[in-house]
Amino acid sequence: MKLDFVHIADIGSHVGREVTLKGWLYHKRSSGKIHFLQFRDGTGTIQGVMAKSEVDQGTFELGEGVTQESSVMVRGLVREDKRAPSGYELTVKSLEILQLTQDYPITPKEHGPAFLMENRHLWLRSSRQHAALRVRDTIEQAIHGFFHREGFIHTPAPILTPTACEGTTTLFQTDYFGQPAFLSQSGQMYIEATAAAFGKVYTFTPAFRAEKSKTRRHLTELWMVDAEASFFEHAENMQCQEGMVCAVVERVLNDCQAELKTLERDTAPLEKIKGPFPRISYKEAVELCNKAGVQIEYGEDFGAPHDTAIAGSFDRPVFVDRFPTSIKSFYMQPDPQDPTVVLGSDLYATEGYGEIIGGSQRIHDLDLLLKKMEEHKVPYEPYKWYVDLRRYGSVPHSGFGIGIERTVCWICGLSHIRESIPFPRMLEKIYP
RNA sequence: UCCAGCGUAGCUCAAUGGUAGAGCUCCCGGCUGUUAACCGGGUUGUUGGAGGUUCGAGCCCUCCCGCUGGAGCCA
Repeated sequence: MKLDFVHIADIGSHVGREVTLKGWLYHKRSSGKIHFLQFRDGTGTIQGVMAKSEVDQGTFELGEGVTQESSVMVRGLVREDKRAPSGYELTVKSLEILQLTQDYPITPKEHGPAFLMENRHLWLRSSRQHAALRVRDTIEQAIHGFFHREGFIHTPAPILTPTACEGTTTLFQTDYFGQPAFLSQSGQMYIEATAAAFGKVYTFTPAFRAEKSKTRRHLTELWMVDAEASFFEHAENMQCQEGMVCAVVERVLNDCQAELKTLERDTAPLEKIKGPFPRISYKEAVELCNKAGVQIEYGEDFGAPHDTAIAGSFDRPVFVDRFPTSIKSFYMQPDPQDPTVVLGSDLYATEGYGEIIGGSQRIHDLDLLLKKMEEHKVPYEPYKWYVDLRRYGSVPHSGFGIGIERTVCWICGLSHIRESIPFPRMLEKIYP
C-alpha cells in the first residue's frame, strides 16, 4: 500500500529525505529558541527538533503552543543522530495541528493504579503499556504459528454454552431466548469433539470466570488457548506444551528486544527457557514444599506459597503431574500404574509467575467416564454429546489450556495482570 | 465471601487533637541539545459521605461508600 506519509518504524530507510509523519505529540521540551518535540505514531517514537532560526515565526509559535497528545502532521528531514535513543531525529520543517489537546490527564509524572485504570483508554498510549501489548500480539502470533507448523487446525469453541464445563466454578449467566445460557469458562470439551473430527485442533477464545477473585493474577474475562490432539497421550501432551512455550519465548526474544527494554525486563531468565523442562510428580512436589519449609499434606491442592516454592527450585518452567484424583476434574485419565492419581499436569512458569498451563490425558473409556461422572454428580443429559465422543470411535486423546494474560505477565515481567490486556475485566470493574 | 491497608488540590503525597501544605500539571516570563529538562513568578480545597466525642476533628469513635492488596478458587 502506497501512503503519502511514513511510519516511524520505517524511518531508518528515509535518512536524508524530507518526510511527512502523522501521529501525536508524545512529549515536549523547550529551550527558548529551540523546541524538542517527541512524536509517536503507534509504530514508534522520534524526536523532532525545531530551531527558531530554521523555521518561520508562525511555525515556531505552533511548536511552542502544541500540547501533549495533540494530533499532528509533521514534515521534516530525517537525520541519523547519536544523541537520539532510536538513532534517528527529525529536523522539523512544518507542523500542522489536527486537534489541539487540552489538559491531557496522564502527565509524565507519577500516577496511582486507580487513576490510571479509570483512564485505561488513554493509558494504552503510554510507552510501557504500548510495549506490553505489542509483546502480547507477538505471543499470540507465535502461538498461532506454532500450532499451524505442527498441523493443528483452529476450530473455535463457542462462548455461549448451555451448561457449565466443570460444574463447580461460578459462571456468568445470561438469557438465551428465554433459556439460561452461560459464558464459557473453557473451550476444552468442545474441542475434544473437533479433535475427533480433525485430529489436532486448538481454539483461541475468551473465557469467563465469575469467581470473586481479587488479586493481581485474576481477570473475569481472559483469553485462553485450548489445544487437543487425538492419539496424544500424557507424555506427548507435555512435549507439545514444552515446544509451544519454547517457540513463544524464542519468538519474543527475537522480535521484541525494544519492547522488553522499555519494560525493563531482564532477558537472562528468558534466554534459559529451553527444553527439556523438568517433570516432577505431585508427590515429589509435596516433598519439595515440605523440605523448603512450606507445609502441605499429601492430598491437598497447592496454594500460592507452594507454587512459589516449586517454581523457585528451577530455572526453567516445571511440569507437576500425577495429581491425586480427588483434587482434579472428572474427565482426567487415571494413571494405569496408580489409579489414585491422574495423568494431568500443571506447568509453572519461572520467577514466581505461577501456573500458566493445565493439561491432561482425557478418559476415553465409555464406562469409566460414566462412572466418574456419577461420582462427581455430573448430570448425563447436558453432557450426552460429550459421552458420545466415547461411544463412536473413541481414542486416547490429550490436551491443555494456556492462559494468555498470565503468559504475557511472565514474559514481560509484569507485576499485575491488568497490564496484560487492553481492557481488563476485574472483580466488579467494567469501566472503561 | 473473609482479612488487611488506604481515601487531603487535576495528579503524587505531607500536616503532635490547635491558622490545610509541598512537588508536579496548568498559566506568565527566561534559556539553541533537552531526555520525567531546568530557573523565576502565579492559579488550585465541601480533607469520600453521614453521625458522634471535644472548647476545638483531616487526625479519635460508629456506620456507609469507594479504592488497593492478599486468602480461598483458579489460568
